[in-house]
Amino acid sequence: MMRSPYYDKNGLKRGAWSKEEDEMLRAYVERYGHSNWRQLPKHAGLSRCGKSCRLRWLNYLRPGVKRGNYTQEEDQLIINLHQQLGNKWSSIAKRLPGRSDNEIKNHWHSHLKKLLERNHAEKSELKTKASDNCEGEATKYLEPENTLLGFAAASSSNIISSENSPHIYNSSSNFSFGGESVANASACEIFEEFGDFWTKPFLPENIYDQNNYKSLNYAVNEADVREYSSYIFDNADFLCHVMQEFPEDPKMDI
DNA sequence: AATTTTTCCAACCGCGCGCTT
DNA sequence: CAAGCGCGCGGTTGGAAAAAT
Repeated sequence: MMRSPYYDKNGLKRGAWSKEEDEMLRAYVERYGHSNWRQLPKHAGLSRCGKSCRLRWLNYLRPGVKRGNYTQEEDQLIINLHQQLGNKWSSIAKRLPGRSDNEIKNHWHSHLKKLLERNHAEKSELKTKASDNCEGEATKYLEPENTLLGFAAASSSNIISSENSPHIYNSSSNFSFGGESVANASACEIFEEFGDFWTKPFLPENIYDQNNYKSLNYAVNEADVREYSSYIFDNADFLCHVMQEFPEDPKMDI
């Protein structure tokens, strides 16, 4: 899946790199560094332009460079950072060791963008369904101590506190929803937005298996999750990821 | 099985920034 | 201050491989 090699009018080689070229570039950079990309190909014996050498080194030959096989964690980080930074691929790449800006950009356009578009479509569908029976359903799902969503909403609006409700660890008031704090969103709006995942009963014997339940509670109360506070309401997949991240720490005592 | 279409990644291209002269 | 140069960034393309027809 790459361009066939050819020579341009200046006699410089373009297109796919051969193994021999890779080895020549690698050997040269490892020995002499790359203080001047423009001069480098001449000294390394390569018929390439400096730019091409630089790109090949950064994206392919550089030690520790990762190729493909993105983890769920990496995908999530890219999505979060893209929300914050936009198409600042080099800035995003700095937060993902071993990944180049070019590779992240490709991954975004070929996978993540489509994934997000699908999620949005599904969310709109949920919203439509939920709005049909919102009036009757929303309130009962939002008992603070009974649902994950209720817990989050309560944390945000200080309905409960860790002092008077020690069984619920009130760790954050920073949850957000569509850019606004949950405290400012009506129950009905929240219900429409999140669908039934967030409004399932909070108790383990009802819905979740024991391991997931414990992890879920732990995750909800950790600073790491707060960092993702705006995202946590937008994507249930992310929460599942956090559950996997902290499987050994069932700190909650409900 | 043959052909067409889509996917996706390596590589190219042009622009802008910062440094040097 | 202006011009020249090199580098890095982000958008775009080429084309092989995979999937669909």
